[in-house]
Amino acid sequence: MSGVEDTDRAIVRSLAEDGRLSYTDLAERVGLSVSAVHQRVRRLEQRGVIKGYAARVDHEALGLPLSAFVAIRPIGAPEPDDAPDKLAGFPEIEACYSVAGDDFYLLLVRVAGPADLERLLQQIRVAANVTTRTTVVLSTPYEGRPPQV
Amino acid sequence: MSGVEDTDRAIVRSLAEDGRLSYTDLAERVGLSVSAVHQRVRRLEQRGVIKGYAARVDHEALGLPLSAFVAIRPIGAPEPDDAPDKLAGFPEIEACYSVAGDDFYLLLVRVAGPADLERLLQQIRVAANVTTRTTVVLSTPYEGRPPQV
DNA sequence: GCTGAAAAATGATTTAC
DNA sequence: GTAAATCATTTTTCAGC
Repeated sequence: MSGVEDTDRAIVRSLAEDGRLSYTDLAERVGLSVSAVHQRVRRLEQRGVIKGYAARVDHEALGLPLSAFVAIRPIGAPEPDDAPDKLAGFPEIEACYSVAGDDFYLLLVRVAGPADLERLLQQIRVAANVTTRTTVVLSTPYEGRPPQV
Repeated sequence: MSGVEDTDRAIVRSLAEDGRLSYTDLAERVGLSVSAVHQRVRRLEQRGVIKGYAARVDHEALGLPLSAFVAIRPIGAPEPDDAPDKLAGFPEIEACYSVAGDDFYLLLVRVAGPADLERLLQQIRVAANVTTRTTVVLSTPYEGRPPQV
């Protein structure tokens, strides 16, 4: 049981693919009237199933061609852990995942080049009192694909 | 030089935060007329700086509460490498990054639970002839934040 | 919860400056 | 790039089933 019914799933999937679909097009795709789709979308937004809408951007074109995953773990004894809060101020950090395994968090960062990455890593280490292990992204075959229906 | 000028950056950032902003609101934010913003957005879309729009979804609510990073590397001699193509058919795989380091690719996957993860990993190994090393996501402090302006 | 239709708002295009 | 006018669509609301 997932709490989201089939038609709603189809709606969510369509909007995950194209967040600017009109209600007319949506209605056509899922086989409902515009009004019905509209109120379903509103409920999905209210329930938080749809958390918002975002433009998908080309980071290269924006001058941020270098992406990297940064695994972090605390130095010495693990204190009360608020690394995400301490790092939230860095706009280079696109995502922060708390993970199982050797590391505590996995960050996805976007920077202009190696020099910026070096500087960012130093700042992260200081700000959160952690060590870092960085995996550079060479290319991105695909990203942000819509979730399974 | 990034090829994207300051006002355009502001536009892209605003749309990355809220992909459904009206041109009126956008114009207000960046201090331009509606017409000017409108044609800038169109150019940004045409140039591919804005690659599209997507709804941000709550994977838990959709019945996919388990996320994981799956690092893969080929078994034995690295043949002509088309793992991304071979894996593109799995809807559980949200993203595929080609990475530097010990592993060849890093996948982000979303599944319903451990059993599905196990099955997916087996399928990935067979489909792409790779070994996998999986890092389970425990929680997501933040994700998909807008890029730096 | 769905439909259908009217009203309000926004999008898209054009013109002139 | 601004401002204004226009027309097409879309969004939003509402009565009724």
